[in-house]
Amino acid sequence: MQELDHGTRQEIDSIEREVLAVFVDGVRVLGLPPSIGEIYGLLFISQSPLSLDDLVKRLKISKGSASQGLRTLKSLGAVRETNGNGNGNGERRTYYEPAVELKRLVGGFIREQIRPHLDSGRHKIKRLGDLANGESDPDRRKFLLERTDRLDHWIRNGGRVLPIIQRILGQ
Amino acid sequence: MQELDHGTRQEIDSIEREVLAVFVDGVRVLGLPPSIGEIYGLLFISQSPLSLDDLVKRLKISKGSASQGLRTLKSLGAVRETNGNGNGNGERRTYYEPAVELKRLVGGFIREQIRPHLDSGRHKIKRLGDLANGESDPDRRKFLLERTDRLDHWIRNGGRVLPIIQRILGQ
DNA sequence: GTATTTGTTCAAATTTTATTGAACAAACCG
DNA sequence: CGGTTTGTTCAATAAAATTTGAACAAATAC
Repeated sequence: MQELDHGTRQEIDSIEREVLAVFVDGVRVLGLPPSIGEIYGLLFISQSPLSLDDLVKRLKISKGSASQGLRTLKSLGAVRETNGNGNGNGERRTYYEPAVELKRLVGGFIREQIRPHLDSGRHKIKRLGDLANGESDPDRRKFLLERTDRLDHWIRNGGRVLPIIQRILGQ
Repeated sequence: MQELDHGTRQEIDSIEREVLAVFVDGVRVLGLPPSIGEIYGLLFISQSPLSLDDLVKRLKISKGSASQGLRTLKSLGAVRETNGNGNGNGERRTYYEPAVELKRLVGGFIREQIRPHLDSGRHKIKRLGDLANGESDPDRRKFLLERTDRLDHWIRNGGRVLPIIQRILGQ
């Protein structure tokens, strides 16, 4: 029996190749590994959801990579598992489809990759302020407090800008 | 002769160590190497400008690293060369001080690291649209055009948001 | 129950990136 | 001029991140 298209078609055609390249470049800017760009990219140009096994076969990546990549993408809210898995009858494999709303992608990235850094930064900087206060030389202390204060402003401004970005990208 | 403070003090004290750690983490988020975080961090808590040689001695990094790191930081507009080099009389070494205005730092980062990617992305996506138009299957073509169109919107929105970020962070 | 399919985990291997250090160039000095 | 200082470049090395693949677990089928 000839398989219906379910990502089971083996080869990556030239459009697909270009789309993958775009996403590999794209995720690199965000500090994510190439495999994640490939996985998301392939889902993005597939008309039907793909299983982990489809990704392994078509991208020629290991099951381990595909599994970990999907986990990251799920945590970012960039892929969804489909319930209605596409081909109809009793099927226990999980199929994945991409989230394509920019708002959602940006929101997930901010939540998972930016907020945590801002938060931990805030803590470290608070601690820096304490250390600076303990400096005995008054001149040096003044300088250090001025600099830690500046760092604190940076972080605050970063925090302020995020919701605005999200609002703008939410159309 | 006992050297006046010019970064020539050898050791890194505990506050300095913490500040360096903050910056190393910070630049990592931006996709820059640790040495750059250390260099900028040390300049940031130094009360007087430092020379390349000061950075090498105090951070215990190679001259090559320091030179390349400074080049990157200069290109980002994150450090300036000082003319009045601090210690007064005829001195041919170059001294560096950090740019500490968030606006300037963000502006440099956007200009050097973000805009180029957006621009090259725009081109690649334009090309994708052409490829999609060449697709023979009408159903597939419709789908591909829809997706490339979506990519195009993403990039456009990204471009729109940058000046707004800059404006907000410019105080 | 055993066999099979689907997916995860994690140590080892690979690939990529960052750093070193030595050779080189340029500028100044005497 | 030759000697010294300052800084850059880039091939080799070290370090870090990514990917693989095999062992394992969980779920279904028979």
